[in-house]
Amino acid sequence: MVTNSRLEEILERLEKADGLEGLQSSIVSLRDEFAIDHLVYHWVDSLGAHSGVGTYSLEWRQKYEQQQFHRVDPVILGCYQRFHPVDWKQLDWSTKAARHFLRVATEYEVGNQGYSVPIRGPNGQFALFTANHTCSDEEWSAFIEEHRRMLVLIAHYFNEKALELEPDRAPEAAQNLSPREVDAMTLLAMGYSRAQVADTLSISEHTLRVYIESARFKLGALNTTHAVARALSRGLIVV
Amino acid sequence: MVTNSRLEEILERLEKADGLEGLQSSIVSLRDEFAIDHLVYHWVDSLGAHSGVGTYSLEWRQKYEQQQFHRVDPVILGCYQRFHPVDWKQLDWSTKAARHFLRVATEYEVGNQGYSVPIRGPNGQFALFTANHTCSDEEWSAFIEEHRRMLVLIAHYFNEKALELEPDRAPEAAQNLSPREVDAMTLLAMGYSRAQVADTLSISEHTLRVYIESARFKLGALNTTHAVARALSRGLIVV
DNA sequence: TTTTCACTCCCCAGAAATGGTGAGGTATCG
DNA sequence: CGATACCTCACCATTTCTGGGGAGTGAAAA
Repeated sequence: MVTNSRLEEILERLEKADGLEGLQSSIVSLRDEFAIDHLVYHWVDSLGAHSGVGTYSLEWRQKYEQQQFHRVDPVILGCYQRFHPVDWKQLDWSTKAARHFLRVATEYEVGNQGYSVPIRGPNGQFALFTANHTCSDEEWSAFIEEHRRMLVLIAHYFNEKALELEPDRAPEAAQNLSPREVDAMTLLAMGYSRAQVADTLSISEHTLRVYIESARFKLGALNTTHAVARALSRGLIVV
Repeated sequence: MVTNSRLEEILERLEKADGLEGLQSSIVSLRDEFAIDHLVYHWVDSLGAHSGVGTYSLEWRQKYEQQQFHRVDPVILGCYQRFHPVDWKQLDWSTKAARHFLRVATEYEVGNQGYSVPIRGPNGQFALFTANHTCSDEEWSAFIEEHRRMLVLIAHYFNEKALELEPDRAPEAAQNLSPREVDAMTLLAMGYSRAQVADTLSISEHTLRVYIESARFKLGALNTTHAVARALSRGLIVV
């Protein structure tokens, strides 16, 4: 068991960790500390590619990427819609794809129990911190009850570190949309046509187009749908 | 000073808090516990409207809303771009609007020292948990060094509670998309035109349209952009 | 004071998306 | 075994979006 006083120590060490290697060795020793099978921190980017640190085997990570499991992985799909940390048992494993995924995962020595903390950062950054183990439901519940707060805190420390290491992640963040551009993007994301948006905002459709185009330019988007998608995932608009 | 053992107690109490009133009374007693001027949890929606709980005076909250201070408040603007909790001293108070805002805030008995934890949830939800006080820089630094981890954890507990109280924020029962529909929505969200998507997926554009339309139907969307926006904010696709 | 930026308005022509309808094959689930 | 869901292809006419232009105001920043 990891006591509260150990938490201080762990976080101190984590704060001093340097580079990806530092994070990797931190997560390994943390895994040992918790005495569980796996501990993983990773984030998901636009292509579904995963990067991060953790104790999953190389084979499993390769298999995961090669099979594009992020599209069916209930952990990713489920956590993306939640704020709360989630026990894997609460997820929906009923689809065929999910069951297949689970079966393959087991072959690669991924434990049957899991607890994942979703983490969100600026610009739609999304990451997961996952504890994984093989044991009974009761044992796992006890473990989670004991450690969930600590896991949340550690998850956030990992993400802070990861964001420090990846300045690429937020390069063109500075481009904020003007209020009118936000209005336009928001209404478009709500399904309004350009004519309806212009009407709602009480401006001409021509003017509206200027906003859409300047928003598209700022967001580096290829078309309106792309601009709305980017604005959404960067958290610039809320629908 | 709030000890680590008190933290457990505080979080236990918070978890049992019921409704907005429960959160409000929790935050007041937490403020007393920390012995600081103010403690505030609030979230910001697309229109800039604020809701939440805290110990700022009604007058200040009204003034803030009426003056639309969220558009110039360096705390909001600064935290929106970051993941890390931030000491108000690190923010950019140099613009004229910011200085004016600070002057008015002081009139309304907002303290000179602040520490804000940005929190992000699904659908671009954004919230802030702020500790505010009047004291010297040294005293404040000591307070933060002592309590920042606790503040992060409490911030997240408040947000969990707030999300529970706001079912509007939770995505509606998500009817899931078929793999091909996910492919289509994903590529559209990446800015591809229909022709490009069809080409990428090696299907005819006619077939692609069937996917788009059935996705639109499932998502209750009015057009493609709307469908992509909904798929994104429901976490059905990741871009 | 000059420059920058947000906001507003206008035209045109070609490219792209949409709405409605129809049809056939293959899995999977109960 | 039948219902259901998924994947694939096609046509038509109409609406909507897009990519180029150009121009003037006022407020704020340098």
